[in-house]
Amino acid sequence: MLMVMSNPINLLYAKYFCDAVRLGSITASARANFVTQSAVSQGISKLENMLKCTLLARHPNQFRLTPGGEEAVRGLSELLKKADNLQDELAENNGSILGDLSFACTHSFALGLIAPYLSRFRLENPRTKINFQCIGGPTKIMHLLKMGIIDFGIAPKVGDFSGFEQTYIYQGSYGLYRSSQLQDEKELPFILPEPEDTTTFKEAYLREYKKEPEIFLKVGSWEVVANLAAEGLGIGYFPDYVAQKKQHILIPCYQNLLLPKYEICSLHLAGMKIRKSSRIFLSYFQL
DNA sequence: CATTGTTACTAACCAACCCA
DNA sequence: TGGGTTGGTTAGTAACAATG
Repeated sequence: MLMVMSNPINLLYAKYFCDAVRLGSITASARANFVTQSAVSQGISKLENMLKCTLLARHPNQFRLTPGGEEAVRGLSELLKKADNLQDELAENNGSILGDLSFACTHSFALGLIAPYLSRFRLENPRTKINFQCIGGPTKIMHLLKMGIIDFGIAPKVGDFSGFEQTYIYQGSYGLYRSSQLQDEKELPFILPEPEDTTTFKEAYLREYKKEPEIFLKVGSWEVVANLAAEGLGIGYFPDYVAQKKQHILIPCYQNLLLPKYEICSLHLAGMKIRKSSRIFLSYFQL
């Protein structure tokens, strides 16, 4: 017997809802979907009626996700992604391309490395919409992946990535850098990233110079460490790619010390297929 | 403290489409 | 062809934050 769904889920409203959650605002979702704020607000209300569940707790000038909304955004994002993948596959079968490129990476990677890859992608796929988020760290990226808000993430390989498939896309070494304007590096104290593990550096320094390194500051961002080093406040410890952007004002020092390597990987939910646009973008990173 | 801008809501309405 | 449905708009309102 043919079953008729009395309240099928409207994917358009699901997109309004997921975009509102992703962007943190009904108005932003409206802008992203080229409709008025009212259309999004009414669409979400209709979605709530369809699902028989309150998705948003409305407050003056803002909304918050209800527990039901949290669950819904995960399920609906997955649904939208599947619909997107289907569209991808059909497009591929027709010899055309693609789906949105939707990903997130850390601030330092965004500032230091991503531009040429984005530029190449835009050149080769000018009609593909890019949703690129640049955020704090791997934990936030894993959260966005679990919520289905992004297709893949790019993060340094630190901590536990269980539940995610990872592919190494970039590797290099940590280094020590100082301002090219300064003459005597031996007088300068060290600026280290925090809360990162810098014991390898400290041990190497202790072995070489038989004393503890003098630490001037611990700062929560590689970029800030690099900027402070460039200003001549000390010797910064950070990955080589952060220094590349500032190679005219930063020079490597203490190159006799053996410092650890780092690896950057792409991440996506285990068992989930990523879009063709994502595969193309990630193929640019050939180790 | 008044003004202005932003954000979100509801109500009323419109145009396109579908179907009996 | 007229009524129902859908997806949208505009108008009006209210709460809040920033600013002078």
